[in-house]
Amino acid sequence: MADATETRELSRAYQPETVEQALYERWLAADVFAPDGRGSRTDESKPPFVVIQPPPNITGSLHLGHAQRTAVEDLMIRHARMQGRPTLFLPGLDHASIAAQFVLDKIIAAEGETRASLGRERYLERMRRFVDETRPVMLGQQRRVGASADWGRLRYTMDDGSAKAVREAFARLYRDGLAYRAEALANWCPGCHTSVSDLEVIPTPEIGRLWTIRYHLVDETTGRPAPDRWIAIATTRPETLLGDVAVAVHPADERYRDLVGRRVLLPLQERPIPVIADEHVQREFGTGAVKITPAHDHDDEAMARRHGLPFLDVMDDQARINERGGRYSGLNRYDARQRVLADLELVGDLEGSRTHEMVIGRCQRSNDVIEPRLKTQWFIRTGPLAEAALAATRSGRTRIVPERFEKVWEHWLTNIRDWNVSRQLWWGHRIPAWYCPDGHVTVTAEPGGPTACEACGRVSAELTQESDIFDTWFSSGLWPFSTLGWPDDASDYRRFYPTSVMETAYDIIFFWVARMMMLGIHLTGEAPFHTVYLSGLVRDPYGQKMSKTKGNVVDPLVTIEEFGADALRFALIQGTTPGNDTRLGRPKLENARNFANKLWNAARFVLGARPGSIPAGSARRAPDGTHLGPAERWIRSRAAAAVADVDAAFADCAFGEGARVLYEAIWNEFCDWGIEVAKVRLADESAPPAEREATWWTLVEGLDTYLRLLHPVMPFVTEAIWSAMPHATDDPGLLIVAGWPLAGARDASLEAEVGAFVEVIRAIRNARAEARIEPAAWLPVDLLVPGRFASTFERLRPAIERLARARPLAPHPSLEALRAAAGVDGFAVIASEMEAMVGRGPASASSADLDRARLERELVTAEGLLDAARARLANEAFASKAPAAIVHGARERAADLEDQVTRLRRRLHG
RNA sequence: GGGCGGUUAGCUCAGUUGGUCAGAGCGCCUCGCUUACACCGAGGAAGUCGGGGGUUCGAGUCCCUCACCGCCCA
Repeated sequence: MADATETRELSRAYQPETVEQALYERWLAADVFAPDGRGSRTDESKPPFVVIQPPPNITGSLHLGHAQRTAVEDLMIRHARMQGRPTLFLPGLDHASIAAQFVLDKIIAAEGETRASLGRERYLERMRRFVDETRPVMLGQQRRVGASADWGRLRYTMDDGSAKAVREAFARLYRDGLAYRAEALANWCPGCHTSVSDLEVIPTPEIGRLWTIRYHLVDETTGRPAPDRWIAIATTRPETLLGDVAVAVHPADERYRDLVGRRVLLPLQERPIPVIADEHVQREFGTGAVKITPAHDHDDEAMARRHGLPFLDVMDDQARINERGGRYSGLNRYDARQRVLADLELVGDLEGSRTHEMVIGRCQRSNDVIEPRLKTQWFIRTGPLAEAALAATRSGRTRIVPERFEKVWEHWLTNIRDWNVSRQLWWGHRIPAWYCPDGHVTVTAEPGGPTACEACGRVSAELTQESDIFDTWFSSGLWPFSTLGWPDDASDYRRFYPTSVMETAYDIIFFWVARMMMLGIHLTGEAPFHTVYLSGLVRDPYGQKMSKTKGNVVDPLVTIEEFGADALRFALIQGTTPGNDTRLGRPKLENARNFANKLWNAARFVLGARPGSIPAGSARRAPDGTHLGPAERWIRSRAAAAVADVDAAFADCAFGEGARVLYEAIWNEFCDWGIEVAKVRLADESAPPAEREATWWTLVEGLDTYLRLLHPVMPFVTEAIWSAMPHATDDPGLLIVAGWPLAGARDASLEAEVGAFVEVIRAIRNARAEARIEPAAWLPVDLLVPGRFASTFERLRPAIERLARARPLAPHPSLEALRAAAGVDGFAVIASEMEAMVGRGPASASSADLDRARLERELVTAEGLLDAARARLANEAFASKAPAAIVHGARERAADLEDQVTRLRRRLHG
């Protein structure tokens, strides 16, 4: 009855959908996610382990990339939790101002509204409603993936705590001289109606045109253009000539030397501008003379500042020509270009044009061509902040995984430019700066704003707050500490900061990681995390980056429905390496699902194989050491090896390797050999009950170890199985808070011994298959068992019989004895340390020719290996220079091969 | 223009500090429903680790160089 209960609990195939959500509810109910949760079993003497989750944008649903993020973070968290460390996995959401506005604008467009038609207040209200809709979707997805996050500490970049941190951070930066307001060329996106940072401008190669335009020299006596004297300038943007303030040539350019210092008349505008010389002009570009439009070009801006030239903004926020453009006013950039070109043609000043390969900056979000425009913006002075961030990685206080990204990091931070944090958007944190009618600036972290102007004392009613909001990454940059209660002296902040590992994708190392480091170090005095773990990107099966526009985005929930959350997690972790992209397709998911099923069924077997002498529901016991056979000791030794290997892999952030080790250990060792060998002993009614009990407890122990090791990767199936297992009285009720295994002792000689039997079993199976022996047929086998294997052989004999389908199985102490005992009509199986003669049964369809061919192939292989081994040893330099252990190993290997070759030859040639 | 990554079985990818490392999954071929599992079991074929050069007793593993693909920065 008890057996029936246990097996009925576990269905024939693992069905994740029947257990996952219930298990998640159990974890929640047990309150084990929070470090201070009711069910947590943390050891307060151990250092906390903290992962602040990269907050996904609230713009919609999560994709497989997020799932991988979560899987890796949750793996680290579960591992640390099982180690007993106080563990905090803090989840969050990001308001993503520009991305969210982009999405919402599309939604309200479908409703027949626009941002302008709604107005700021109603628009923001609509946004909050939108967020209310997406939030539960996104959190639900994370739960289904199995994130063991502390939901009670969930934070949102627009919540009050974050707002306070943003104000405080900005006020401190301002106070420290690291935030300043300046009129400068900003990257203006006419589509988004805001400026964006340098990082959000995507350089895009395009084929454009290069036009050559004549700028006539001014005849200084008449003030009129000289009809026959001009400078031909080359430009890709003729329409910007309306904002030209100079023509520049290289000082060493012979062609123009005499013209420097003179004036030319701007075509169409009849405005005189100077010809200047500047070393930054590329003589080989176009005609060697360029127009200078400082308000619409970054290079020109720099030149204008060097030469003290004025700035002439000729566009408006829609990138239309403004009133300064005279008759071109109101035209958009491209129409204006056509009109300007036509007019130039008309007056004969358009000399020519040709196609031109160039790089155009486009908006990361809207893909519009970015228009550099003169704007008054708030900037963060990054120089000193970047220095500090670099110092942290250089000193090793913060480690980047994989290491190679440190070069990228170094390069970016050493060439960093000041960060424009002003955004002309509505959705986000408003910059806490107030201006008085006299132009004084007051910055304060006070939620109600300043009471008076800092400079002139005008009362608050006369002050107006900055209408711009912050770049989203500004609030994100405070995330590792704003989530913990900073700037208050919060207990979480004291306890959990600095955090442990920041896991994120490498594509936002500058956007986010660098800014967290810069702001974190400056504001808190400490680097916000000790490790930066950079994941690769998840791509589709064809290697394409997943994107909504391509339509190849996969909802994790769809994958989970089909394969289970564990399979998804395993597939996303196994075979991946930090910083390298990975393709995810059906084969990997199927393999991962199969693995979960394999484990499930192994557990079904183990739980169903309990010897009758052990009462159902017995508390978990360690196997009785005096009744352990070689198989049991082998299982324990291999489990110990797995613990050590997984520990090493996880310690090195090599999670893919850890998953691989577990797959191999569970499937190819524990299931294929451990269980198969144990089966025989368990089924042997004649064996003493104590032996069968020891075997069973060994399987239980092995399974328990593997469940614990695998839990961080596949939390659901392991928890489900574990709950059906016998437990020690002091076990917690849930695997999620069970202890991480300690690596037990290995037994190398035992492993080698069992390994030799495994090898000979394989060799016999191979020979049988090649000889076309019916798999089910039992054949007599005479086996050479050297003396040192004799006692192990006796204890493994029933298992060897079964696994090799060998019956009767007769051991012989020497080759001679084997030859004498075995008939001549059998076929030989020659392994490295053992040898067998397999008799031909009546059902055998084998032929002597087949056997001979097989042995000859083996001989060729062995001889090849032997030659290589000998050649290596024959090299005197090898013997003298290589480490003794290597040389010794090589000698042994050569000796084994020699022995094997000899036996093969003798067999073949008499 | 600078930098980084990739190039390992038909496909997708692992290979920590150079010494059984030539691996895995999928696919393929041959068998098999042996009472945990056909989401399975047994066996098998398959790669001169992109080309060339070098260092070393020994190199997918370090150095140089070339080629192609991808990414980042300017």
